[in-house]
Amino acid sequence: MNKYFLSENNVPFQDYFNFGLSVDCVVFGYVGEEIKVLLVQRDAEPFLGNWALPGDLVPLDEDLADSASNVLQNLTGLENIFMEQFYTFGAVDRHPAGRVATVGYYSLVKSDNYHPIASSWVKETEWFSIKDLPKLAFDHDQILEKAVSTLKSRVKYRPVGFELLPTKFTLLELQALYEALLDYKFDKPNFRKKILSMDLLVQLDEVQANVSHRPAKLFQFDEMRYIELRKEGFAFDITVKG
Amino acid sequence: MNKYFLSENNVPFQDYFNFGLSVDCVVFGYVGEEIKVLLVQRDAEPFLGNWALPGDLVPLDEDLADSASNVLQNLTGLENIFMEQFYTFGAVDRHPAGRVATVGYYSLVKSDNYHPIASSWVKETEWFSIKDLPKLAFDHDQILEKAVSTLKSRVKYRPVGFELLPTKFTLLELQALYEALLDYKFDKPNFRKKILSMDLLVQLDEVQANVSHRPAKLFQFDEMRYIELRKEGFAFDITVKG
DNA sequence: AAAACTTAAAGTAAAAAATACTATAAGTAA
DNA sequence: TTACTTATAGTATTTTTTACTTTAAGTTTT
Repeated sequence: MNKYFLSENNVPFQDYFNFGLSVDCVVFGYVGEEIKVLLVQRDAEPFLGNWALPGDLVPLDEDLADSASNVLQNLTGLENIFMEQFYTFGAVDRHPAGRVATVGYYSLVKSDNYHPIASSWVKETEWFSIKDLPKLAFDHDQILEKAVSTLKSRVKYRPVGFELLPTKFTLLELQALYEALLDYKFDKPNFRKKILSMDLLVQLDEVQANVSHRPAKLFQFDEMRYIELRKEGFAFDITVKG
Repeated sequence: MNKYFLSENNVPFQDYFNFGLSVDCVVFGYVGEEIKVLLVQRDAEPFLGNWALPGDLVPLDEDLADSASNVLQNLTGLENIFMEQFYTFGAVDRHPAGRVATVGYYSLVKSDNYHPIASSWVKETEWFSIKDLPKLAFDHDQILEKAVSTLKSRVKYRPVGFELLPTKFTLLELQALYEALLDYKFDKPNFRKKILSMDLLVQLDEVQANVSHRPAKLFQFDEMRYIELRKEGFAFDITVKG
């Protein structure tokens, strides 16, 4: 603590330094044409047995962003996952243990290489459809709701949706994802035209396997190309009318 | 503090409760066809004499959002100002007095009814063009940069720009504002057509005064109408190509 | 092996929106 | 009254979006 500091009302700064800071992660996945979120069942008081968002207090010597990825790694075993901060919640009484502000992060994970593992204070982990959620611990309902609305709006203007699909995907899979995210039915030929005209996908020399019909070509998102195009002023947009 | 709580590593939770939480406000205004930001000159250590964003530590018994508007009111005397959270900064060493995470809010104020007053620890307040900024205290450069980019992207999809204009404005004033915000030149008749077709403005029985040419009609933003239209699925959009 | 079926993928025509530009109206100033 | 400035209306062209049709390429059934 530093001798310089007195607050406006001459209260020593120490009196202000009793916050806890936590991180809560909203991990989205896409399974069976549904948007899912990963919840954990608490194995500790309070809210013992309740479902909650994976999250934890930030240690004093850890950067906020590092803490976010550490929490995610501890709970999922995965690294280098897309994570983005979306909102900070700071109501006085949101945590029974004291004054805790929490920073919300959302992550998007590819269902094909995701294997959740439960950490010490977590009894179980489970994917829930965002259309059928249990009552959550703390103010996590609110946090999750904000995460969902943030995702739904960001997905229109940034190609974040690709993070939810396996690396290789068909155009119809991409369409189904965006339909689930935006709650809107696209016309198949037009969706294809729009996406391909953006020039963000690489067509692979590979087609779907084990399908009982003409197999679709597989595509891959070209991140380098996206970065390139952004520099030239390109803006990803799949806004829908109505 | 609560007996329940032990962290994952059996460190008592108390050891985590030594954060300070602060709020920093990026107050945008629009003066002389330029986007301005309100900075304050520090009258306290550290960074004494440096320009900084208006901000303060959050008291333990005050909600985060309340704290944001209180800070703004203390520094500007204004209430009921548009305020929106945009990002939280939590690097370990961002504050010399200890571990302080700060939540960034931006505000948009109408230049016609804004009169800044300096509070106790502030020597002076001044509007700076966002194109000509001094070096700021702490990590406020970063915070301000993030606020600017957030504003520039939100302004495309939400009618927040109207908050920067006086209540009554001409269409050309609105156009000049959006040109400053988006760094893009609009065609006058087309901009007018686009805005009016959104049906968000009320035309007043009043025209510009004291101009040495044909005076333009004055308009007003119809917030109720906007809320109504949103329910019907309307999405504000003034994206520009390129 | 042919026919039926399913989905992929390409094409096309109409409608709507964005863009570029022109013309006219309504005020002020000389 | 004339020149000048800016507001505002109008129009024609281009581009994009939308809705729909056709063809292609595979699998399954008989």
